[in-house]
Amino acid sequence: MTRSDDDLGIRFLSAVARLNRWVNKHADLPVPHAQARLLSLVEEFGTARIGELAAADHCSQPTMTTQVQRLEAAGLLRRTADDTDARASLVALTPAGAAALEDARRARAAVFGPVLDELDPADREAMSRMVALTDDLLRRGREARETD
Amino acid sequence: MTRSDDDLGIRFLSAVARLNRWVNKHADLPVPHAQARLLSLVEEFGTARIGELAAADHCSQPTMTTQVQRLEAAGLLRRTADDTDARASLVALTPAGAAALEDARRARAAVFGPVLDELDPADREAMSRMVALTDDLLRRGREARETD
DNA sequence: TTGGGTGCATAGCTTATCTATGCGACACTG
DNA sequence: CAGTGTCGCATAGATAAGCTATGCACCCAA
Repeated sequence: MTRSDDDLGIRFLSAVARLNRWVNKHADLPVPHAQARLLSLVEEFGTARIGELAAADHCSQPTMTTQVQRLEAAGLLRRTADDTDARASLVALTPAGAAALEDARRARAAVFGPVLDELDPADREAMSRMVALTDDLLRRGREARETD
Repeated sequence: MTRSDDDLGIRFLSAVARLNRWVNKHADLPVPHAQARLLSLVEEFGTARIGELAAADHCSQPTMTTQVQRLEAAGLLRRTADDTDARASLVALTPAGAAALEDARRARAAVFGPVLDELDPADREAMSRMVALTDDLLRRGREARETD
């Protein structure tokens, strides 16, 4: 890795962090940010165990237990027994949870909307590329963990 | 804004959020994440008041007060009187603070380094574009606030 | 001088997150 | 089958991050 790569990496990550924070702080989410993130993850999995969610969210298992409990209490997630292992349960979205997630997405998109309106095609292409790159990176990270 | 723009915006923001979290969770930072962020901001300003930092960090003033107090106690920030207003003080990095920030940057770059190594020139171009876009967006956001 | 606005510290609260620990369930081996 | 080691998750206790409300000193304009 060359020096200019280091710079690009650092600058890029800084930009990602700042953009993320800007959107998060300006979006009027129906649930706290971390909870919205979890709703999104559960949607992606369909149903999942707490340990799976913790790994996917890059947090500790007790953190995930607490978050699931919060969202369950709020009626946004539900738990059912896992037939294959009595120690585990399967977490899924409730209809209210799905609605809250949709609201959260809309709120985030509303913040970014005006930005999008001013972009030219090259910017959009760059964005699509970032989406693909991130999906690829995180999928690889997940597969690497699964082979450990 | 068209429907496909909505999708792009949402997908892009999701990618940004996930990438940011991945890096944050995998980087071995010398200080907690929010503190590293503040060090970076103070570096950018040179010296700044608490209110300025709060606005730039998109958080409340008391939050910023607390964070500055933490970093001051840790020897990473120092405060001096603001000659122009007795209510305010000017916050600046200490040498230890600058070193910690450098360490944090190195830690983050180290996580992303292997990703960079595998990128082709089009990906790098896209990244540079994202950096410029974000800088522009946040600068405009800041200017808009200053004219309010 | 007075009154209104500003800058920041404190108070009190919620959320997010961690490591350590404990317990029951599961899997494997003899 | 019994014993042992591993796994999945809940709980405990702690720190960090963040918010709104409030209070006080300072600043500025009339």
